[in-house]
Amino acid sequence: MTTISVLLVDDHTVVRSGLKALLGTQADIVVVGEAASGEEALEAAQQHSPAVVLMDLAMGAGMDGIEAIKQLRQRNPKQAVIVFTTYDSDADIVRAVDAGAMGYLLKDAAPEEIFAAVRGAVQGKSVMSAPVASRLFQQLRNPDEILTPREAELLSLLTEGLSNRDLGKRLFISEATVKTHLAHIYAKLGVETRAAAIATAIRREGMR
Amino acid sequence: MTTISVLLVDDHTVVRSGLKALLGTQADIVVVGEAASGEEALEAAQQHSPAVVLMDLAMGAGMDGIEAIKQLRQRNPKQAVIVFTTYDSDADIVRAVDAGAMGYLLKDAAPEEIFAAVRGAVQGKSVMSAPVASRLFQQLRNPDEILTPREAELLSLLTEGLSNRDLGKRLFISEATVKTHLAHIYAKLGVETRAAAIATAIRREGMR
DNA sequence: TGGTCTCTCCACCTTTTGGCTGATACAGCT
DNA sequence: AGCTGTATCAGCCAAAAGGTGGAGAGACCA
Repeated sequence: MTTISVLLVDDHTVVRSGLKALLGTQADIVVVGEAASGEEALEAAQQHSPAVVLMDLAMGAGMDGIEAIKQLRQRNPKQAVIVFTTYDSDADIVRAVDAGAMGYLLKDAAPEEIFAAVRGAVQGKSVMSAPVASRLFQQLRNPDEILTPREAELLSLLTEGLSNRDLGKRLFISEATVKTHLAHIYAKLGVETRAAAIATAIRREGMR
Repeated sequence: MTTISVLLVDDHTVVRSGLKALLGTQADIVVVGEAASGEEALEAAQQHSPAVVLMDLAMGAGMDGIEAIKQLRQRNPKQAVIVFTTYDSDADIVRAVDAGAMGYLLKDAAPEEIFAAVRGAVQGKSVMSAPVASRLFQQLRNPDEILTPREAELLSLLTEGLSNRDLGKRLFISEATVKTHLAHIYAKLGVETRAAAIATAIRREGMR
């Protein structure tokens, strides 16, 4: 029997312990490393060459989960990464899948679901929690309403309350471009003002 | 040596496993039960009479954490309850302390902090994570930052994405008055734009 | 190769918002 | 009777945001 090596990435100690305890009950799964940030994850992946990386998207400081996924996949395109996070935000799902995530699990997933996702990932299958799948499905059914990765990025910064100027600075684009993106976002969300966009975004996305 | 019995309440299986694994390393702490919802927590507390209840505030369905704390304390006023949650929302902290929580830990707390909180709780000491403590402190120090009822009403409508004009119509006041209220709200929240106010409002009230 | 997306940028104009400095009225408290 | 806090309203001006219409570069795909 082949054992599947797993790297855990999460800034919460208890979540790592929990996953370790849970995965430890499976004979064919071995946790070979842990990391508390994106940077640590890259190092640990290099060192342990895990078959699967189980990663939280929200990391307290430094590199965020999406960026970590991108870099992991860049260094090793075959690297299987499963997102394991608390919220099923539309934007996060799209960006994670875009960055190369093989699966998307919510933290309240049943243990069996987690095991299945890990085993599936090494075979190239992608597994996602039911709520996540339904959101993705909805997005596929309504292609007009999908935000592009860039738009999603902008929307996420928008919900922090930044001005157009600040958005431009943060994304290294001109204010004109910011306005263009915003106009597209408003159209897709069916709103007219940034206030409504923020409200819609936050209520629609995982933050409840 | 007296052992401290603990009941874990969290709708995330992995978090329960993690806490169990972590607490299991301590000779004087024993996990006597687990619950995935407020309702289960009440049952389990009755059955096991734990010295300490470690509880997540955000429970997927049914009774929420705050309500569960209230009921636990109502049935047994000596029941020690520690909140163990992901976010340090102002509103949640106040409500939890109000409901009778002995401590307030964030999920990224160090293991030692968790052990100390459990041991402290049985002695009637309250322990909270540093960010939580500083927020509580700020609230006590800055009574100026409390919004008046009218301002709160306006802020709540603001988070729906309404324009000044619409806010006026909805509240039967002139646009000028709306602007006055908004200026006061911005000052109290420490922001400059309505976008930031909306973001702050929603995040402060725990919806993240 | 041509079409479609996405991301980037620009100019012009209107509407909205925010900052500032006022004012009146009412309620509750001392 | 004064003081404080709250809620209401006004005008003026500068800054920010939104609407319109356009355009070029690069990626991807049929």
